[in-house]
Amino acid sequence: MTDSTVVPLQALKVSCSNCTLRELCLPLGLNREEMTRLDAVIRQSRRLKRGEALFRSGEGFKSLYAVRTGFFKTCISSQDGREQVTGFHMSGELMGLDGISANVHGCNAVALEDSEVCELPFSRMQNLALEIPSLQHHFYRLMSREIVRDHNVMMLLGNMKAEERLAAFLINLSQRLTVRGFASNDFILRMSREEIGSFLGLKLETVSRTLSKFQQQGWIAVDHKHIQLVQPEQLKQLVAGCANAHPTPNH
Amino acid sequence: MTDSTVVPLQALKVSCSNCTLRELCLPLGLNREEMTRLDAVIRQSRRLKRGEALFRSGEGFKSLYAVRTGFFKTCISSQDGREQVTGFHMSGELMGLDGISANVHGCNAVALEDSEVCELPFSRMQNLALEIPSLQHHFYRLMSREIVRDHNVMMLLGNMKAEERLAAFLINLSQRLTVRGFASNDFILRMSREEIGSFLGLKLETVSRTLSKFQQQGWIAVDHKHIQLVQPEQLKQLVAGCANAHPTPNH
DNA sequence: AGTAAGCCTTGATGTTGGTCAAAGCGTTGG
DNA sequence: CCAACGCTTTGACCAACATCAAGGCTTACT
Repeated sequence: MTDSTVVPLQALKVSCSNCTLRELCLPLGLNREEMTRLDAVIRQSRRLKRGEALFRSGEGFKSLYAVRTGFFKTCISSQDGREQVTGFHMSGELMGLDGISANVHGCNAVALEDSEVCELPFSRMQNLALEIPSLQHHFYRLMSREIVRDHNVMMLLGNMKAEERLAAFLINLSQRLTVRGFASNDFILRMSREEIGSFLGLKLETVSRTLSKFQQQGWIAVDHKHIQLVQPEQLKQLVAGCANAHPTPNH
Repeated sequence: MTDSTVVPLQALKVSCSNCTLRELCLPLGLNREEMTRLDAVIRQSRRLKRGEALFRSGEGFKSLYAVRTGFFKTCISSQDGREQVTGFHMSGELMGLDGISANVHGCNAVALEDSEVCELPFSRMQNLALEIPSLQHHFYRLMSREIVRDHNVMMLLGNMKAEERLAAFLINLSQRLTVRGFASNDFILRMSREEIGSFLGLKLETVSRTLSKFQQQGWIAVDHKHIQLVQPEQLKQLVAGCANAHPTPNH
């Protein structure tokens, strides 16, 4: 609409210290000086269009990325072209942790809507972490949380039935939206049925059919990508049995 | 056989600096002083009997553990008792990384044969990591490697057929044995068919049937837990198509 | 605004792997 | 050394999900 040069400078100069996502992505209890040093390292606001890749598997690893606004999927693909979505990522979530091990990105990260990310140059973050113990600890915690999440996905893929998987998926989305202050029972899916299926180890037809089934039972209302959870308790009940017996609190 | 008090002291005093697993579990290029400090923090040799748990989901998290000798499984269980094996672990491999995020262990770690582990008290390791940059980096790399491994398991569970899963499993075991200097085509499975199945998202009968099928084709020889890979190339070929298109080198 | 492409839904049919059952073999512990 | 238990194998049958196919709807591009 307007040329970017006329956007007030203030709007561009978003720093970690005043970012609304602070408690989602940064360690708590940094003092002013530490915050300033962090601000100096993190590059704000790289923008991506829907469909654009933030990084691709095999590319050199330089930085982690935090979602600022928008929505991403990460996925890996096999030699013969099968794709596995390894995660969906919304504001405050970090992507690229799998690139550290070999200094090469291990997955593709693709924006599912127009999005904005913060770039965290990893080697500079590492140096900072040596001097700010809570930052070091914070990164260990973040990586550990990703491992916990992955193990729960294994449980989902290894043990759960189609209905359980989809219910778990919807409840999970709903909870993450709640944390971010969005409506938890009324949302737009940013991904296609095929991408949901890839993540859940199902075919797109099964995803579609299962959504229809939930709708018939009056548990949800489906209008294409617009989903309403009418009876979320029913979904939760469906997931209750197969959920981790020792769920890890998120913080 | 003999009482432990008569074992020569030398045999008990194994330190990281002279451990044969050094290049599997420690960062390279530590100087003598750094090594000494590491030795001071890592507690050697806790022994476990077959079937014994090293830690359990929900217990307070204090330490990471490195397998010294033996073999472990890690698993999580759901409220209604379904179990998902999240990994098998052999010498030089680290367990417990999922406990960092919430200060509580996120899985059970169980010895599948008589085993020995080194204990790495995490908070002391963290402090050490602040002073030894390569140690800090090493831990980031280890955790990242676990994430990469988990993503590959997702691909396995989400996209691969029973035969592909089992072939991938056998090839993976074989490769890890090779690295450790063991025979790569002739080994004893330490886990049951059911545990293999749990890891691969299959039922034990399917595991058994698929092993039989491989044997009929002359690719492997199965004698209960004793497995020989007669034509490992065939197994590799089966896995080739569904393997990660951008495999991450292990180091 | 019109049109093509992509996405979603639904139905009919097929296949893989799960379930149930029984028997053999090994191992362990008394 | 024997008995009991657990693990494995194999067969018969079944269910869940995949595959194939067609039609409708939405979106995006010109």
